[in-house]
Amino acid sequence: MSLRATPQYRQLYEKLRKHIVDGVYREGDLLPSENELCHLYNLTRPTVRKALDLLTNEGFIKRHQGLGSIVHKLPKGIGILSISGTTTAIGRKDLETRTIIRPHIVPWPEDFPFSISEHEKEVGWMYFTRLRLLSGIPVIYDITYLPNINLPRFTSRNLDNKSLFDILRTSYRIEVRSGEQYIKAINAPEKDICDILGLEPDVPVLHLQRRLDTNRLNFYIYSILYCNTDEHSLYGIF
Amino acid sequence: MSLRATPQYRQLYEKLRKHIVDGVYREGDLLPSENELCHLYNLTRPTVRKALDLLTNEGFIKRHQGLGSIVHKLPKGIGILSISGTTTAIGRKDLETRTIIRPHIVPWPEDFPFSISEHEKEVGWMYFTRLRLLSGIPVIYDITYLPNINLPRFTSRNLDNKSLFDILRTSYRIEVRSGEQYIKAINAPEKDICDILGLEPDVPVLHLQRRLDTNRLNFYIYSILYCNTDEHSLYGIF
DNA sequence: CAGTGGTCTAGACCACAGT
DNA sequence: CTGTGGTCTAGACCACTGA
Repeated sequence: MSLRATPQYRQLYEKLRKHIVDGVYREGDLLPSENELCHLYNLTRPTVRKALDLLTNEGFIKRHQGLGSIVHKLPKGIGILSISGTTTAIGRKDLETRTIIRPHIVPWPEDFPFSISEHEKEVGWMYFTRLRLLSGIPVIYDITYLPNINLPRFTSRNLDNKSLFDILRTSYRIEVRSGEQYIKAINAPEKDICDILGLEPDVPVLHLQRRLDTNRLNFYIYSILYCNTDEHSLYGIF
Repeated sequence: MSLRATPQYRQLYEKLRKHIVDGVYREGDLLPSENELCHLYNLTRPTVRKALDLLTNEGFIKRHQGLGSIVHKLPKGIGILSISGTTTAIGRKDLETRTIIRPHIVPWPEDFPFSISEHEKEVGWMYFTRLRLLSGIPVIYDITYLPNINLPRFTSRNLDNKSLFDILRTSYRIEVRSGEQYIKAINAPEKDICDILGLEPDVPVLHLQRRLDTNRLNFYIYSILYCNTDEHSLYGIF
């Protein structure tokens, strides 16, 4: 079973992204032109462009015909509306994750906006919850459902301060590729969740229900998030 | 001054998208393969793939290696988190727009998360507000700021039930291409906005602050949205 | 004007799904 | 196995920007 190599456009994307996040290229700077990047990294233009497409879609650069690719200001909020996992609060070194409820098996929850397959219903669900803190302040409470299939030793893993996506990718070769979500504002949720988030009663919170698609056919990850947006807005790009 | 033709991949994207929305291709159906599409529309594969990329990014299809492109279920919420304007509530024929405050000139509002340029500060802002209703029920209150520049006769235009984006594109050649937004949950906003949205006091609402990028350099559109998500969640893809 | 990004072609080879 | 989508090459011409 051979692992497919990381595509070249993806590698270039990650290099450039790192340079931007690390400040090698700063806000307002022009990136090297596409032709320059071709020579620098020994790639052809379509490949370079595909890397730049990714950077554009994620909001790291803006391209202008006749001018070049300009590095965009890094976002100030929490980048939760896009892919790459909740843990990606760009530029935040003070993001902490604590496991509140360790993985165990549960039945499918009612009143969820996504319909599930028979197969998913049969195997049951791995359930766990985590709390995200920014500078020590609880910000997001994160409830996750994974299909209970083919994930040896998962229940004994430590999810604190680790990206779930990284664990899935490196240990189980599951890559999260895209997803969809429903967002609404609610008044403070159940008492226990309020307590965990340190909320007064009747504080408005964001409520997200999401389904994540993976590279495995019919393997979806579902999650529910409660976000205290009093101090930190969620940030998204489109 | 010649208009640039709509690119072929964009034309194909719109055709396929229409077929999906109209039900020619239904949920779960396989789209014609990329090679078939090449022959059907007399295009090469990279062009066809670029159209499919758009459909994928907007969530209309999922592609599976070795299998094909599968039509995705159409979303049930309001498609406001992605581009194409608020008016694009896919599949909703009962979306109505009413202008509440007609366009006029105002100074820049304080406490906005985006910084503006000197030029923007000088020319001032076109300001107007609109209400979006779904089946007659107010759902979104939409406050818009446009730079007050180069838009002849804009103040006298009727914005009811029309896409602002369409007007900008057809009358002024301004195309909205991307954007960013900050989202938070708040308790009911100012009394007048509550009245417009028909809200009880202390109802939680979604509060969005967005900046939209256009094809004109340094021409941005800013807007603030208040959404009653009691009945309709916002929907997003990533 | 030269250089930039935007579009497009006509191929090639690969990994994966279903038969 | 065949056909699918995923990646990549090596060119071409265009529209736009700034000097």
